[in-house]
Amino acid sequence: MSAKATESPVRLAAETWESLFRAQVAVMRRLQAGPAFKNLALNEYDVLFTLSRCPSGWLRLNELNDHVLLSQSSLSRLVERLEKRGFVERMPAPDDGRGVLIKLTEAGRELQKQIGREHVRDIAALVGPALTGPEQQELLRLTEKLRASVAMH
Amino acid sequence: MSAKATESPVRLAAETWESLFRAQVAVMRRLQAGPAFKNLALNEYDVLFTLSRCPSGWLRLNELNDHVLLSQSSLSRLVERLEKRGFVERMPAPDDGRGVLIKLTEAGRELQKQIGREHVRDIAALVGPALTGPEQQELLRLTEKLRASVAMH
DNA sequence: GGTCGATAGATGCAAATGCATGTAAATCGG
DNA sequence: CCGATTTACATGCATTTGCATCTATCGACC
Repeated sequence: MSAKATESPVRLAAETWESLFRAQVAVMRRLQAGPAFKNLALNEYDVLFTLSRCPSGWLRLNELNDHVLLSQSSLSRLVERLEKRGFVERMPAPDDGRGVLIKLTEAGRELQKQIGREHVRDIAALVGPALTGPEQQELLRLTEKLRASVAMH
Repeated sequence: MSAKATESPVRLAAETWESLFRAQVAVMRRLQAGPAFKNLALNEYDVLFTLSRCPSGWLRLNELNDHVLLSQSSLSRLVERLEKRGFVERMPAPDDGRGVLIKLTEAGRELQKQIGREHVRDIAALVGPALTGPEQQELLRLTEKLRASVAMH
């Protein structure tokens, strides 16, 4: 398969993406099946996770939208639901009257940590046996390079 | 980031997965924005693509379900819609009275090819400039290894 | 052969999603 | 400074999704 792909750069790129995508689907299937996502959809956890990684604690809705694979309107309503459940807080952006700032509540931070721990265990159980340490480091490097390149147009 | 991850295998696995996932989101965002997915959702294209890659032409619903990130019921209805639109055909499985076999119609095959061509161009434009040829080959190898390991429990 | 648990797929229904659009605020061009 | 364009987010509405459940068939076991 990859032998033939070397013949054409376009074909190689397509097969690489296809393989990356299938691997993501396979891993994601397993993760979603775990008990960690019983009470919180993947996208909801993703929002809590992204917020937990934010140094200032506050993030704009449109910044959040760059990280999540959701339309703007869906994210808007997802955050609305998280707010109703008491996991995030909203606040009008001080420097932009149109904007909204989001941050985790204490309950949200706790929930993220709890799910995050299970999540990390599940990931380690899936990825750990699949690739050696150096292979994981290389995969990390390559995907980060890909993401960075795609992000800057 | 990856320097610290070397301290712990669990942490390295988690960061590797996180990076893979983010790269997938970043690339997918771009692909979905393209005109190729104007008339067909990603999951719908994915089904057509999977069918087009199947040697016999026929696939069971549950086999399809392994490739797509969708619940069984959602896939059932997705195929139903594709059938109504004339892109796939259904047939009861000859060897299993419960099963259903799916295959592309001629229109479905045409649509898959047409979208596939645009899709491949978009992918090449995103992945090509991001990674060198050898890097793409390595990424292909690693993700394939990961997928294979995860697939066999 | 008959019973029982497992599997394949369909369906009712509530919830989530995306598209198109609305509103309000920021930015630009003169 | 003012009108025009763009940006940020919200909302109405139709479509899609998942969960729970249902039906039918398969397989194992006695």
